[in-house]
Amino acid sequence: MEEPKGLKVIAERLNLSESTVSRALNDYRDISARTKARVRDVAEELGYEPNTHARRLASGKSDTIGYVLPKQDGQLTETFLGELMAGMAKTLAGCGWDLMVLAPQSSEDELAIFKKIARARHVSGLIISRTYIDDPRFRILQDLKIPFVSHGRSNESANSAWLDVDNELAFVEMTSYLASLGHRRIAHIGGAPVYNFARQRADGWKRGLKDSGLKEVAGYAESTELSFEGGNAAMKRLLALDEPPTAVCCVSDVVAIGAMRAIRDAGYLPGREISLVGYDGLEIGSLLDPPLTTMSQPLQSAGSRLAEMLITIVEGKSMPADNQELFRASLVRRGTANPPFEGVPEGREKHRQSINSNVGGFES
Amino acid sequence: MEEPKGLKVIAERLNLSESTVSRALNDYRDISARTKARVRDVAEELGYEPNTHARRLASGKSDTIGYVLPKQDGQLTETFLGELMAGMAKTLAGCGWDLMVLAPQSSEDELAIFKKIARARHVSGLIISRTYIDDPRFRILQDLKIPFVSHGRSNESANSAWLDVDNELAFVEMTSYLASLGHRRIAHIGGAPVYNFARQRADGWKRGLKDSGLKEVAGYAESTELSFEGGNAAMKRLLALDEPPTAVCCVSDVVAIGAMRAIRDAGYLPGREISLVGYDGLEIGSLLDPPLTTMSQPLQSAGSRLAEMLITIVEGKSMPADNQELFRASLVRRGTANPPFEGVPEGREKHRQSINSNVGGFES
DNA sequence: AGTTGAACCGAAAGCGTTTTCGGTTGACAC
DNA sequence: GTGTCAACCGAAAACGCTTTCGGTTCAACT
Repeated sequence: MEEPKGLKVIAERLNLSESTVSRALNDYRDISARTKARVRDVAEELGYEPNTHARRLASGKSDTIGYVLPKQDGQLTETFLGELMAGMAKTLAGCGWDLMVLAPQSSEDELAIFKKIARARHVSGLIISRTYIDDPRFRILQDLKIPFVSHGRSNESANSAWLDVDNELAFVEMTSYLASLGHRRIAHIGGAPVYNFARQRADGWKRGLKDSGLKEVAGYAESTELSFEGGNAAMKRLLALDEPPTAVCCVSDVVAIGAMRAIRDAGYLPGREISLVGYDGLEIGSLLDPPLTTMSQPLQSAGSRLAEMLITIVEGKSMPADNQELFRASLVRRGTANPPFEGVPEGREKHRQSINSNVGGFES
Repeated sequence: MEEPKGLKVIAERLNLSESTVSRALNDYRDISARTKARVRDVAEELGYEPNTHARRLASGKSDTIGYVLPKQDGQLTETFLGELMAGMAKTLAGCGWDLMVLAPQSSEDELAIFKKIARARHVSGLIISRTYIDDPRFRILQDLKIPFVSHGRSNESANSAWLDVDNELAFVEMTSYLASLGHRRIAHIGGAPVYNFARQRADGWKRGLKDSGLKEVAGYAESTELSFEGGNAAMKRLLALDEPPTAVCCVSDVVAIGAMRAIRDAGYLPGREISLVGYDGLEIGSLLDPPLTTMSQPLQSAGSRLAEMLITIVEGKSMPADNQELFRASLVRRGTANPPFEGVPEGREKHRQSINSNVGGFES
């Protein structure tokens, strides 16, 4: 019962050499079509599956790319991880590649992992995410000659491969949309200025103001951490201004939800006295009352594309710098962005019907 | 400059054979301590990193385990994925193992992946999740002799390895807690009865009732899909009963949030006229008004433990059936579970102060 | 008839480890 | 001085595939 597995059996069975069988299966062109067919049939019949390790050792390729999980500052409860990784794994599997997960615990740990990969080469490329404005990883990976593509740009990403959402454009659109509704006092609650996307979004807001002929009011550029509390606190500061904004562009849905709270606490209704738009397209947003207007970004397709790009780079079919792609976020109109409110503030009183509500309209 | 990397160089440099170097690095005991030290020093100095593929080919081990992503019914927006995988990757990395992600697109696809692994053996064990009451994968993996551990039990998991949360106990506690607050009419909104955890939770609710000397009222056992809309619809049905419950145990936070909406729509305040408890410990729950009382489960540690278990099984150090572990969920008291309301229903009117509120108390 | 050149296939050398199996020492006892 | 037993280490055979380099065959041109 100790059948010797491998190319050998199928070679013996066809009176061919192992090398011929190997080339037949790999579709070399110096093997006749007939032979290829015969080999494939027998391989199929025997349920042959090549030994990954042997193949990789011999070929010198690893057919594996690694995804570097964001370093854990606090809970790693990103909702996008699943979608993104599913997208990657799917297209990688389509090409016979594997997806490996790297979970660095710290920056030093991350560096150690990179160095190890640089030497062992058991992972032929990396996908990194959550990029900083000044992100040392770009330099490091280039120095180590590890092919990579980043999900998000950076100051250092000029000649490296990346896929990003056009955050700036998204916020231009967001701001212009609010302006088109009639708002003239539009503020922004941004994220920590180390993240590149935070800067892009702030820039977009500024450009959007300009495009609409509005000017940035002093105190309207808030910045906070990406949390409910952060959004809440920032909104409170905005409300304390002499002339509070009538609309707010929020760096994320979570921040926007925090801001909604502050708005309510001040006696206003989000989407009436003060409009606001979030970013991320979180499903939960559709369940609030009023449901949160937001910008949603593609994730599955981003993961998929990231994988594709990296493969072509690893295989030397394209240069990193030729793989730079900008996706677009799209506005999801729900209930928190409306024309400026002209009436007497109703304060605390409940405003029942959801304006512009969608399916999940939900009040908690 | 074409230095031949590998064991060879370090062997030559020490006038040793490659085999000795290999055994020295792997801490064989027939190598003198002095030699080991010398080898290690040189290896360190040269920045030697063994070739993974060669090692795996020669040793016949793969040092890799795979995590099977839940099949995508709809959006893969599980918040737990990140934490769970981080937990796995972390402990795996500690042992020098790799974590590979598998993303089956369908059941057939999943089966194909399993079969491939069974033959190629490039992944030596699997972690599966989202188990069904009758889950064919248990049988399949056993037949294919692929070591695995499941995150969640099943009818088929009697002699396989698993790690689960004691869902039943969690719901017993949840129910008893509500009963201890004085509730006597406690309903349950459960999940689709194909999922094992849904059954366990329903069972826990029933047992909790019994333990508290309560009986199950007709119509109090609702079942729905795991979504806001599902919870909303189920709660509406409960409210339409002649004697609606005064408290509800919800299979998940998402469902609970949907139920809260229905409660409000009916003119009541969640946590006052009708108490309810969710499950999952989602952060978002703490931001609602009133903040959602819930049960939270450990995730990082679960991922970590799953990995540990699988490693010992793969290495033959323990039998699958000896690796069955039950984690406990813990009650997170926030604002939606309170003693039964005795006053006149206030209907639509706002009830300002968050009862039993926590930091994140939040009204959206 | 001789030359050329596709078209096919086999032999064999890796790829960089691990691991088995002996072989050589030197110490220690008889 | 012979035998014995540890303690160390080297030779060499895997591991299962890829890939280079020739070699053969046979049709098609000179």
